[in-house]
Amino acid sequence: MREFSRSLPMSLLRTREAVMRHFRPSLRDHGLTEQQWRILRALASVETIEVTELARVAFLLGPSLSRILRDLETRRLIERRVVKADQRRGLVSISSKGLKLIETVAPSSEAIYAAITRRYGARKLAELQNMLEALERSLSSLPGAGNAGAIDEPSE
Amino acid sequence: MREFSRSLPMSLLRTREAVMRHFRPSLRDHGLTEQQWRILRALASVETIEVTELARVAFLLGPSLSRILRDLETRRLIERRVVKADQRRGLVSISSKGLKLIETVAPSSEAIYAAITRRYGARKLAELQNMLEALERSLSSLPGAGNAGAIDEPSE
DNA sequence: GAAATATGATTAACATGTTAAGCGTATCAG
DNA sequence: CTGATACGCTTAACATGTTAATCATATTTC
Repeated sequence: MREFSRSLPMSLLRTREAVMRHFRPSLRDHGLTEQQWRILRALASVETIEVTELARVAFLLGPSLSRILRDLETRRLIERRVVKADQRRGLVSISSKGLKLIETVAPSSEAIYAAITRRYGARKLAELQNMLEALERSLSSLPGAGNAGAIDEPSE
Repeated sequence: MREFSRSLPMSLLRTREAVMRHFRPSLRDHGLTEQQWRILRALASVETIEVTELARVAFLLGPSLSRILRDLETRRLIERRVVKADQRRGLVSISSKGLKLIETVAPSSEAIYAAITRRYGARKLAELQNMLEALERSLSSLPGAGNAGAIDEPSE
């Protein structure tokens, strides 16, 4: 079998971890996890956004997002209301306190990103991202969710 | 600030998830999580291995590994003993039951990997992995965080 | 060789990932 | 209008990620 340390999932995991290792300390100093930061950044780029759409943009599953929004709301970093026309839907927006936090964290975050880009090369970085995007697209058109050999799902 | 859905960490996360989406169902059918599978595969390639080294190879943090080993041992998929010369160290090895499980899962896993490779292109996939590895190396020499062991950390 | 320190592994505590179930609201069928 | 169904979000339950603390064993220092 394939030398597993060279498998694609492991390569992607290790590389992502190598990148995040540089960002986490700064976020941590400001009391934010990686996911909380993703949410705040996503919110900063829109007026308001529905919960489901936010989950898609910040690439979080519903349950994780629910928990994190609860926490961010408690900390007054975000604000929520329901859609009047459809009471099931929730609208989320960033608070001014949240915006201030972003402005505080952004400089060091940008500096880290710039350092990484310089070190690896802007050209190569762009090329790498293109290849990642292409791979993502390739996979989205693969059948099933990996049920190789499976014919039909036994009811459970 | 950077359109955050195009940030490098997000790209790596999305791509990895796109890949894993295809593997998880098959693993799940065999009662394994992704991390448990990583451990079993790592164990299958050696006679025995120390816990710390296993953590490095399977790319898991100590606490996660401890919990998973406890579970895998309960399920008789692995075996453990301590190093006589240094009672602090633990040695882990895969059991025959664990080997059988691997042989059961491997075919569908290999099939999925082959499908991904065909779809994206073997050449491009190798190139992508080279670029990921290069990025990883670039980052390991960046100051600030991550080069644990490079210099030495002031005592805290 | 006893006290201090370091090391390997586990446990603790909290946040997130993951799947399933639950709850309220909306829509649809009759 | 009402029962059935679908939808949006949350909660539940369990596994893992992450950092700090703990425990036992080794090593060092005096």
